Order: sequence, then C-alpha cells, then structure tokens
Amino acid sequence: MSIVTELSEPSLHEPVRRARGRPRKAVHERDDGNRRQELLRVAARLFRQQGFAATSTRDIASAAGMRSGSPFYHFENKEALLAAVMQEGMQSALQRQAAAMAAAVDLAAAQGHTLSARECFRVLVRSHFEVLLGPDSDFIPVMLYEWRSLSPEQRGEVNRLKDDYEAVWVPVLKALHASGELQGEPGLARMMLFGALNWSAQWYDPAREATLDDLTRSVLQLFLKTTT
Amino acid sequence: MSIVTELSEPSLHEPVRRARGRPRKAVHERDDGNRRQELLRVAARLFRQQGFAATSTRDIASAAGMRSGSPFYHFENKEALLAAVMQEGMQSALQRQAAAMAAAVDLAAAQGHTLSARECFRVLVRSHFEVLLGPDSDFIPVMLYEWRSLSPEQRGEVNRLKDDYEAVWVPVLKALHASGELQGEPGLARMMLFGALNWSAQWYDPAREATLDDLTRSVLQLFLKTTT
DNA sequence: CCTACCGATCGGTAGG
DNA sequence: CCTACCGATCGGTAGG
Repeated sequence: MSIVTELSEPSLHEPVRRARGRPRKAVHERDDGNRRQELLRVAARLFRQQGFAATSTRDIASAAGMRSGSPFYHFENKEALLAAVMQEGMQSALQRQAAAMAAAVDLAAAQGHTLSARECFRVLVRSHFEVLLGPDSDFIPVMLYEWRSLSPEQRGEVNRLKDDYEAVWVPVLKALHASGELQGEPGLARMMLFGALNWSAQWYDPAREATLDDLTRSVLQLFLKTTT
Repeated sequence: MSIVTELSEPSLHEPVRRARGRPRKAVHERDDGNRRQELLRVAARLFRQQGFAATSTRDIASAAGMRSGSPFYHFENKEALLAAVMQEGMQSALQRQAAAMAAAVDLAAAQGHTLSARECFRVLVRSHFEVLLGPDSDFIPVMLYEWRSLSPEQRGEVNRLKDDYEAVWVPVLKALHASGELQGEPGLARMMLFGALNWSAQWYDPAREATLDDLTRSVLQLFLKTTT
C-alpha cells in the first residue's frame, strides 16, 4: 500500500516549472519506499538460503547495494527485519488465499452451483503451493523455519496471522472429515497435511518436471478418499 | 571404536603395582569416550533448540562442563561436530529401523504368516516416529533442518545414509501403490509422506495427549485407502 | 542514507 | 583436556 501512495505522488512535473520547482529529489524520494521493500526482498532470500543467524546485516546491506550501517535506518535491528519479512509474507499469503477463494466462489456462482468441500480444498492447496513455491516464495519458508529466532512478542504477532490463515482451512477440513473423504483424527490430520505441503519448500525444484497443478492433484489423490 | 582402543591402553604404571589390582583409573579413562558422546548429545540439543549458527562452541563446551577450547580436542572444528551429530543420528535411525523390521518379520513368521505391505508400512512409520520424537530425538531434527550448514562433502556422506534409510521404504510404498492403497504419483507421494512425518518434530508435544501409537494410527488412516 | 567507529563475541590455536 | 590468547566478524550507533 505504501507503494501506491508513493507512486501517486508524481515527481515529474519538473520540466514544467524548470526554473521554479527544482527536481525535489523525487527520484530519491520514490526510492525511500522501494529501498525498504528491496531490503525485505533480499533479506528474505538470504535468510532462506543461509538461515537468520548465518546471515549478517552486512550481507543484506551489500545485496541491496547499501553500506553496512544503512539497514538500521529502515529497521530498528536485525530481529525487526526478520519479523517484517515474516509479517509481509503472511499478509501476502492471506490476501492470495482470500482472492483465490473469492474467485472460485464467483466462478461457481456464475455456473449456477456452489463449491463442494473438495473443490474448496483444491483451491486452498493450490493457493498454498503458489505462496510456497511460486514467485517471491522466500518469505513463507523463512517464517516456517526461522520463527525460533523471533522474540516472544514478535512470535505472538506472527502466530496470530498464521492462525488466521489456518482458520480458513478448518471448516473445509471439518466438512471433508464429516463426509468421510478425510480420515484420521482431525487435529492430527491437519498437522500432517500442512507438514506434507510445507515440506515441499525443501525439495521442490521448479526447473524439474512437476508443476504446481501436478502437486495439487497428487495431494488430492493422496489425502482424500472417494465418496462413492 | 576409539572407545575400545582407548580402554585397552592403561597409562598408569607409575605407583607401579602397589596393590596390584587397583581401580586403574578406569572411571577416568572411560570418561574419555564419554566426553565425546556427551559433546554430541549436548550439541544435538543446542543445535536443535537454537540452530547451528546461533550456537557457539562455547555454549556447547559449557553445557558439557568443559572450557571453551576443549571441544576442539574432540572435533576438528564446529562443522565436523555438526556432521558427527547427523551421522550419529542417521546410523542410530538405520539400526532402529532394521531392528523394528526384523522383529516384525520374526513375529509374523512365528505366527505362520508373512508381513503385508500395510503391516510393513505401519512398522516403518512407528519406527520413524520413535526416532523423531522418542528419547534422544534431537539428532534427526538437526539433520533435517541444519543440513545447509554442512560442507558439500559432508552433505554427500549424510545423503548416502539418508538414501539408505529411504531405500527401505521404497518397495513398501511401491507395493501399496500397486494395490491401490496408496495413490498419487509415487515419487511425490513419498516426499509428501515424509513431510507429514517429519513436520511432527516441529509440533509434537510428548506431554500432550497423543501417543506415538496415536500418530501412527492417524497416518495409516490418513494416507491409506482401504482395499476391500 | 554514508562514514567511521566501538564493544562484544566467535571459531580456533599454541603450548602445556 | 585447560590457560591464555589472537584475528576476524558482527550488530549497532553517532554524527552528519
């Protein structure tokens, strides 16, 4: 959102009042928001590749084209940068999840039917893979594997977002369990399902054969019983 | 093995054979091998709790009751200690897996029948949970979540052990796939299965209600179709 | 955002 | 295994 506000401020009226309205350093100002975003992006990538503790703030600064002290102009400390990466990732995941569900609901409505639990499940799984393995997919793996480096308070905030994310799944899984399509104790089944999905961040190679649709199909086949 | 060699070499002929059958400082010498084991144990625990990079060799030394330089008497460097933790964990896992399978085969033979693929699967899953969540269960999670901190050569060695471990599963999963009890592309199904199992190291709380048998039962219900 | 810098910590070693 | 130590690196800051 900060991108939008910043972009809506032109910064290029300048050939207009060349004499009067000096450059105003518009380029530099637009960068202000972008630099923070850039820091988040490279931090996510490095935290994922090397881990939080093994990544120095100097590594991050250098990858963002800054000097060693500059990240601290944007973030209070290294931990706050990590927390920001995770929150950014979770917020994006929540938005994508909601958008995917809304799109599926609309499509079904246009076709005059409602979504089955199985169809909801498919949409959620597919969206999850997108978030985990698609473009800009470093943020969520960092959250999954580096949360122990957060302070207790930061952990609480991130956990709240994660609960929101999981809450969308609960009624779907409950319905699948009620129909017998998903078996095993529901709580345990949910944990194992997320384990199966999240683990893909460790082994999935986009250059390889399987597409996200392949993965999604396999998950449905593997976890769901047929209703008959 | 070094334990054996060390125990066979006395080193205390000096008050000569005063009484002839003295304690021989056996306790101290036995400690020599124990110190290395103790280092592995505390290192596994700390690496798991804090991560490899966030754990200093001083932390480890202090937790083992040594001074800061002493771990380097037992291990060439910090990386070698990490590799030893992983190798120790995988060797133990391989032994436990083989023992569990052997015991199950023997029991079935004594009862005059052979193991079904489903029964093999149950034994492997149960043994996996034991290794992952039972006593001394820090080693394998360290391997699962810290392997990127290894050098390429060390990674190769650990990977060989991991391949041996997975190789035992392959024919079992193949049989389950052939019978229709396990569905989805076999390669993907295997990765997702391990994901579901391994993720339990992140959330399982032994103080909580579910036992390892509960988990095993849920896995079978969740992943296997009924043959009818 | 950069320059210049600081105190703390870290992996590792020599020599016993 | 301990003592004593070293060079390197790290997170972070003051002051512009």
